[in-house]
Formats: sequence, C-alpha cells, structure tokens
Amino acid sequence: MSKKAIKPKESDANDATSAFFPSPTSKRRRLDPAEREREIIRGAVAFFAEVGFEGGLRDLAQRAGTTHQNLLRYFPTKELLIERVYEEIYLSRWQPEWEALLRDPGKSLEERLIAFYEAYLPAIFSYEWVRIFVFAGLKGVGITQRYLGLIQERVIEPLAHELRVAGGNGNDDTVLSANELEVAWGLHGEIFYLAIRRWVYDMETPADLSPVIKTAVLQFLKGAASGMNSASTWNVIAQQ
Amino acid sequence: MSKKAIKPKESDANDATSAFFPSPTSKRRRLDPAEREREIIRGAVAFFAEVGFEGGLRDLAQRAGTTHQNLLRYFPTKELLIERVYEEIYLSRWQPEWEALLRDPGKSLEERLIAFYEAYLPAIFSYEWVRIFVFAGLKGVGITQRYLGLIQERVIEPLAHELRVAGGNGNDDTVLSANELEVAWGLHGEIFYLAIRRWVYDMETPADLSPVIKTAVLQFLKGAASGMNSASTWNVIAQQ
DNA sequence: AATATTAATTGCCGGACGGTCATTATGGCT
DNA sequence: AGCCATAATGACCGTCCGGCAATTAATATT
Repeated sequence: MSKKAIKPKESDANDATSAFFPSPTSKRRRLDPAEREREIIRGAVAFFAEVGFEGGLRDLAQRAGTTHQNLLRYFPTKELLIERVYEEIYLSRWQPEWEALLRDPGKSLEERLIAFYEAYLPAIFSYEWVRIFVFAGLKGVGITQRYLGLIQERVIEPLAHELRVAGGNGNDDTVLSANELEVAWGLHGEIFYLAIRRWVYDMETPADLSPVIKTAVLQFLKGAASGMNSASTWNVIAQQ
Repeated sequence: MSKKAIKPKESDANDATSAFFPSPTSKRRRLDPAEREREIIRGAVAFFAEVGFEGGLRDLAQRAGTTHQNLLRYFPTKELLIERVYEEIYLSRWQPEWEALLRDPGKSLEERLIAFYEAYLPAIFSYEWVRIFVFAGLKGVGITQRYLGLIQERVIEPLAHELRVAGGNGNDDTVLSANELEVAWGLHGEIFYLAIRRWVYDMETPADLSPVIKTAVLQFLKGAASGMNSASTWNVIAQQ
C-alpha cells in the first residue's frame, strides 16, 4: 500500500454533478479525481449490496464506468474500498438529531418513539443499507457490532430506562438488567425485521411504513407494563 | 513452498494394538459411500454456515476429512451440494407437530404461542441454521421465500386469524388484511431477531430463551387488542 | 493368494481473482 | 498551437477456483 495516493486535488466548482455514466463520444473519460472517487464509491455500494463483498473488482469497475486497474489506483486494495463503503453507509448516515427525538421532554414516550422510528426506519430502509449491513455482520468484521453498540447506547438503554420509570418499579439508579434491555430490543427487532423481510428475503412489505410503526409502538407500550413485571433474572452468555 | 517431500509411507504391519505411532488418521480412508456422503454434508453445513456459499471446495473438503476431487465424486457440482445442504437444513427439520401446538384446542392462545415458540425457536437457534438461512436469503435463491411462505401459511395466518377472533371485530370469513398479518409478523420478527442478533451480529443474547419467549408473547397479546383496532388500510407492494 | 471392484488420490486445465507495471491519451496550461 | 502532468488503460503475474481424466490402493470375492 505504499503507492502514491491520489491527490485530493481540492476541486471546487463542481456545479454540474448531473453527468450520467457513459460519455458516449470518448472511450477514455478523464475525470477530476474527487469525482471519479465518488463514482467508484457509489458503484461499490450498489455492487456490494447486490452480490456481497466477494464480488469481483472487474465487474464492479465496469458497473462504475471504469476499469479495475483504475479503481485500484484510487483504492490500492479491495479491503480499503470496502472499509470506505462501511464508512459511507453507516458512520456518515447517523443523524444525531434522532437522539433528540427520543428525549424530547415535551412529548409522551409514545409520541417520541413514533417520531424516532418514523425518522430512523426510512433512513435505513433501503436495499443498500440493509444488505450491506447484513453482509458485514455475516463477515464478522466488527462494524455491525460497533453500530449496534451505538443503537444499544442511544436507543435501547434510554428506552429501557423510560420503561422502568413509566412502570414505576425498580429504583432509578440500579443498572439496567438484561431482561429490561431485552424488552426494549423487542420493539427494535420487530421493526428492523421488517427491513430484513423486505431486503434480505425479498418479501412483500407494506408500502407505507408509518402505520406499521405506529401500531408496533402502540401495541408495545400497551404490553410493556406487564412485561416489565414478569421479570426474573436472566443470564447472558457471550459465546456459544 | 515445498511440499512435504517424504511420504511417511510407514510400512504396514502396524497391528493397531501395539502401534507406537498409531497413525489413526491413515493416509487413505475408504468409507462406506453413505457414510462418506454424510460426513461431507455435515462438513458442508458447518463450512458454508461459517464462510458462506462462496467458500472453496478445497477448504471445505479438508475440513470434512477428504479431498475436493473426492467430494466432487459424491456431488458432481458445487450447486448440487449446496441444494443438498438446503434440504438438510430446512426441509428435513420442520416438525409438523409444531403446527399442532398452535392449534391445540385445550389451551389458551397464550399457552399455545408459548408452547410453539419454545419448541420452534430452540430448533432453529443455531449457528448453522440461522446463518445459512440468511446467506441463502441474500443470495436470492428462493429457498428462503418458500420457507417463509410456509411460516406465513402455518404460523402467521393462523395467529392473525386467532387475533381477529379474540378481538371480536371483523367477520370471520373475510380474507386477512395486510395489517392483520403485519401484527402477527411483529411477534415472529421480534423473536427471530434474537437469532439474528446472536448468530449474524455475534451479540450477546440471554442464555435461556424461554423467559424471553414468555415475556414477548405475554406483552404481545396484551397489546394486540388495541393494535387490531387501529387498523387503517395499508398498501402492499412487491418491488421497490 | 490372486483377482475384481471401486473409493480415493495425484495431476492437470481454462478461467477468474487481486494486484503490479509500463504505456497511452487527455485536458489544463503557457 | 504545442506541451506536459497525470488519469486511464493493456498486458501480465501468481494464486485459487470448479471440474475432468488417469492413476493408485483398500476391501470383497473367489
């Protein structure tokens, strides 16, 4: 990986980003490096989402409108390109304001959960996001664990805490138990499973996600109080 | 990389009892074809579950205790082996008595759902089953759609029907609506998402699934009545 | 013990893979 | 116009892939 990196070149003035893929007149398109890199990344996201990370660089490059050698000038190894795809999909798409939706003191828990999932779910409910996430999880690369750690910290734990408070049982300063977290994961799993059914199993799902979210949140909260009380101690294991 | 130039050639005559160098792994194991086939299938399930269907036959064969050429004597193409793996995992592991658990007229819906998921979930909650299922879904091979069609017919639709009856609204002979089915998928998704968290994302999950199932079913049924009433018409789309 | 049967292996093939290097051609510059 | 930095490509390498054919060796039969 010693090779010279493509210079960022600090290109400004890219007003017209409307260029379509093939320029039919010339066989060789000489682009601004930043734009070429963007096209490669865009193509890589679509390609890896479709066939997985074992897809060949030649096929990918052809779909991105270039050659595999040129692609390797921009990303000297395939692994570097894949990590850039992770970055593109996950790290850069999390909106911190989503967390605020969950904490909005002016709304009920029901309203906040609905507002959050009506913002979050459509943001990730796409062929690219869901499939790359699952491919990465199966590959065991660690990015999914880190992302779900973030979900647990920013969504599951706050929700579990709210449920404890709403239920009125348990004092406020003990650490959340495994079953309290599991109840909160239940809502999240129910909602995310929609995305898995749609983009992994290719099944039909409702065109409008909003009523599904509303129903799920309503039903969840209605049952939550009883769920919190049935608690017994659960053990958590890490392996096998 | 020079190969181990010397073949141990270990001349003969080792009566197994007193052999100082037992060489239990003889250089060439001649098995009954049926047993060899079983070993290959067992190895293929473990191997494909770990690395996916793009794993190489040489690696697989080595793990199964044979060579890739010998493996191809039993399964002339890789695709045939993969289809045999599907068969092994899915078609032969569905227990028809599970459906009876859901219909048992002597028990309440709550008891039946708990009985069903306490039988079904442990049966599929394994590294091999879950990962091969997700790999197959991403590959788009159709086996997952067929399997989930079976789930919908044998689990989701009966459950949705019971919920309609329990709710007391809607006449009994109209076809189940998309939102009625979606509510039932909600419970199933919540429970199966446990398996995805464990075997796809490699996260910690409760060691004992039984209390999780109980809590989920209880909470679900408590909220279900309200969920069924908030129905508005949802549209279902097939693509995009 | 000699033979027949066939399970298992060695050797190889054409193609695709990720990656390297020398060459070509393009667009901004004077 | 001509120049030239450099974006893009053609040709190639070693490795691995799924699959085929010929060979070797372990068991059953006689």
